[in-house]
Amino acid sequence: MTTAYTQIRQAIVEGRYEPGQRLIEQRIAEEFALSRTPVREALRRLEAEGLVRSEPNRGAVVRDMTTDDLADLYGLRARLEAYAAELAASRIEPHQVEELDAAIADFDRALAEQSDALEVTRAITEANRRIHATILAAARHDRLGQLLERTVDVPLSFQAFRQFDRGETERSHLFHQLIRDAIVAGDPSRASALMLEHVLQGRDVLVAHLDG
Amino acid sequence: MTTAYTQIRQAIVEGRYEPGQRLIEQRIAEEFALSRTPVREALRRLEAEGLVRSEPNRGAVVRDMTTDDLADLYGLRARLEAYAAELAASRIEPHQVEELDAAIADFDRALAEQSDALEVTRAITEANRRIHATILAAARHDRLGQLLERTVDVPLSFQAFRQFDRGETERSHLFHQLIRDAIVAGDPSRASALMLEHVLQGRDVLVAHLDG
DNA sequence: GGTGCCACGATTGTACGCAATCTGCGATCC
DNA sequence: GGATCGCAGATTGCGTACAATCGTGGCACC
Repeated sequence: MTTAYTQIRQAIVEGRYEPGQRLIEQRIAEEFALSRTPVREALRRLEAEGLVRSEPNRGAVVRDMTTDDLADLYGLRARLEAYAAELAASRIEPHQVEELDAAIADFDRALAEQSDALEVTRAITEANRRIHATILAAARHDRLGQLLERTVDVPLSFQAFRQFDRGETERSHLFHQLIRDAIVAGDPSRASALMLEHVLQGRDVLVAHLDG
Repeated sequence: MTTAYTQIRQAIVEGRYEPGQRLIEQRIAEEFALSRTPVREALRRLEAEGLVRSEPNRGAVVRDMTTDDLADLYGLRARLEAYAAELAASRIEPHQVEELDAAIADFDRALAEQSDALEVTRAITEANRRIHATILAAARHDRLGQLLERTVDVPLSFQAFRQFDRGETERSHLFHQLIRDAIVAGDPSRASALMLEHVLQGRDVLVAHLDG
């Protein structure tokens, strides 16, 4: 099942299955050389995650999203990450502070590269992921982690084209540092507010790209 | 599938399946006179919702929760509902205001009954549900609605014993009115803050009950 | 020419069987 | 006596067959 789930999910996120497209169990099963059973389970799981919409006796289709939906989704993510930062401020442990600092340092190093080679972009993306993941881990809230994991990369298919703008990346770096300081200082409300703003800025940039 | 899902879920929420208990597909299938297939799908769905935890080749068990987990879950719910109230403040439509007022009036009527008969308690619970559901609908955010639906009644099995305390119920009524006013006045930040406080008070009451 | 109905194809829903995997217990060896 | 290996039972993972359901197209009738 896990293989069917992974592959279907990837196909949706990467845009190989287009929004609105019907996902017929038999066809997908043949495509991945599996039987319908694991495909069905994968589709159910994807439905629960919101990547797919399905009606009884009518099957599943790739859920499509308007720009507004996407903005709302980012709003949701912003609240969830803000809550994570809030919790982290009172729960983070020393080794997680170290990990957070290391990830922020990586981000800084990549930013200093003064190049927009694919490799640099990937390094920035990876450092960014580590920063957010560390804060999430420090929040020590399983269900929140689960929800965020599923919410964060839903808009990935729309982000694929997104270019990293230098000013925007520098601003992100600043916010990461401010959030880190608030968390380490044990100030939940500032950590929360800063994280909210940080994610909402990401939303605005994405929306501007899509509209423009 | 939908029948298996509903029945298993109910059994867990009502506490008939105890936390930590293994959910063996074959046994459940026999219990509900179904085959394993729909049971499997239901278990996967429940896993996605967080009611059940399952490991590869080892099957599913009813997820157990400590008081701390429960408190965290309520914290999460509080943030989600606060976000819903925030959105509702700028999106609510006239007929939804009417519905909200009607639900609040029902709550008031039930509260005035000066009795703690089961019927009254049920009326209060139902009015409360309608109030929150209306605000959620007014937020017009599908995914948020989906998440909340799944988050709200997870602690139900722990709430089963909970008695409605009069002072606490009156306080809830007051908050409902304040939240309603903030939403109708189009003030998102107050609506959000009030809802957050409202749900967190519910959490504190529940936690006090469980610890005491 | 339009509208309603029926039958057929396509697809999902469910059942069941077999293979793969894990768990616990007992026998064997050191 | 304790530890380890192996086997048997239990359980999950997956494949396949059949039943139920839905949408569509054609045909008859108005």
